[in-house]
Amino acid sequence: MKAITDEKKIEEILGRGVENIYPSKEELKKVLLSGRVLSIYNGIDPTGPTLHIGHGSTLLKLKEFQDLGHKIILLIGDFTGRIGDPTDKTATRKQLSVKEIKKNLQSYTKQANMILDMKKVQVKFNSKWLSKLSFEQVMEIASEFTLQQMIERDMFERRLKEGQPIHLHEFFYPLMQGYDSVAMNVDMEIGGNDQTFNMLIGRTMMKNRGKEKYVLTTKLLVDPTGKKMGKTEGNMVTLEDSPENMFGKIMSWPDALIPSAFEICTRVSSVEISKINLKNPRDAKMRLAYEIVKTYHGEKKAKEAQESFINTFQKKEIPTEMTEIKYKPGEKLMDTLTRTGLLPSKGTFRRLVAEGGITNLGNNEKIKDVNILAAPGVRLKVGKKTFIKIK
RNA sequence: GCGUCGGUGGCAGAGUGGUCAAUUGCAACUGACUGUAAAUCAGUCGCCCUUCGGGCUACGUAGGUUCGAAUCCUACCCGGCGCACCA
Repeated sequence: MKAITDEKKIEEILGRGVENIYPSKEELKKVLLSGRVLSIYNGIDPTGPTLHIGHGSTLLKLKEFQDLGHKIILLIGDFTGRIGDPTDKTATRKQLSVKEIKKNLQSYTKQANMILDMKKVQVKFNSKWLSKLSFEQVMEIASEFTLQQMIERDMFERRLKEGQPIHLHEFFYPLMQGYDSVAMNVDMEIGGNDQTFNMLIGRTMMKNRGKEKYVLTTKLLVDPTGKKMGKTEGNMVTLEDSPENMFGKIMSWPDALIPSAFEICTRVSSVEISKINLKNPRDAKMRLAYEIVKTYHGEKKAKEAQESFINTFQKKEIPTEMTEIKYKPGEKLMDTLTRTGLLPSKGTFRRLVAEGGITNLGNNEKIKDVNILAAPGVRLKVGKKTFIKIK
């Protein structure tokens, strides 16, 4: 079986949303044009079962290669994740149980399936080979690199300068990741630009064994000032978000993000993109949100999400669908909301009431009485984006 | 091993006997405003009690001193940095 060798397509794939290609774009292009089927992998850190939009853009890139007919491998870094990072105090070194891994895998697969054809994707776990290495083998691998090569990495260099601790085992992360390439004998790796160092370690290791490994790094979603669209920004879009949530979160992105988001997170053609009027950020962003939601949830859901956004936030209408919670006779509203976990504590409820954050949608009046009883059929707006109905 | 500094709320990081549920920043939440769930401004931000106010639990762990401890003492656990050692 041969891969598709449409030069125009390949050119597009190697350009869009791509930060860098090693050893070079030309080299990779040559191989792709030969029609040889490549095995291409992407590693996922299994710290949480949720993929975000950053993973999504890598998945999009993988999908393009999959469509060309190449073999895609998703590697779950269960071993790497299991070791834990002692510098991260919150990360307790809990060993993921088989059950947890299974559960996470299911959720990963489901999310990745939004983009990739998972039937054709091979899923692998790096514990399979990493946990079997002997100390001797580890030493051999370690001897392939020098301290100087390791501390070349910005992060290490900075911490060294600042007198921050660097744990020895941290040097092994790149090595482990690099060894993944060797163990799977892949032809190529695709990953975010922030993974360049690790991916190149793998390339070196492959080269030491007489094989070239191509590395393609994808652009990260950043605004023009270079600020990373990270979790700290609060509006991290995850692939598990409902279409409505996804749409809303994208609408709250800074306007400056729009052009790069179009390139990285959607596959709207560049001709189309150039037609979009950036002078009107609202409409441009509406389009962006629509396109992204469509990418993951399909056209129908995207339309619905857009309508719901317009109605709820632009026209300030009440959404048709809201969370329903069960009514218990004689119960105070305060207790109903905390019992169902919608609010963390009664203090929070009191605060919200004091701040005018809870509205009875029936008469459109803010609830003022902390001790008000819950009543069946009542519809409430709690905060700015939660709508609930008591049943 | 020696020396030294430290372990505080989701994170960062003040506080060094009562005025501390703990300054400040970030994050989060609410309100106003807005094309937006953005930005900005204002407020909130341990748990429980209906509010003023009160109660409870918290500042690595366990004890102790004191009318009173995040703050002092003792022991222990964990960590940073420097020195010594170094195949």
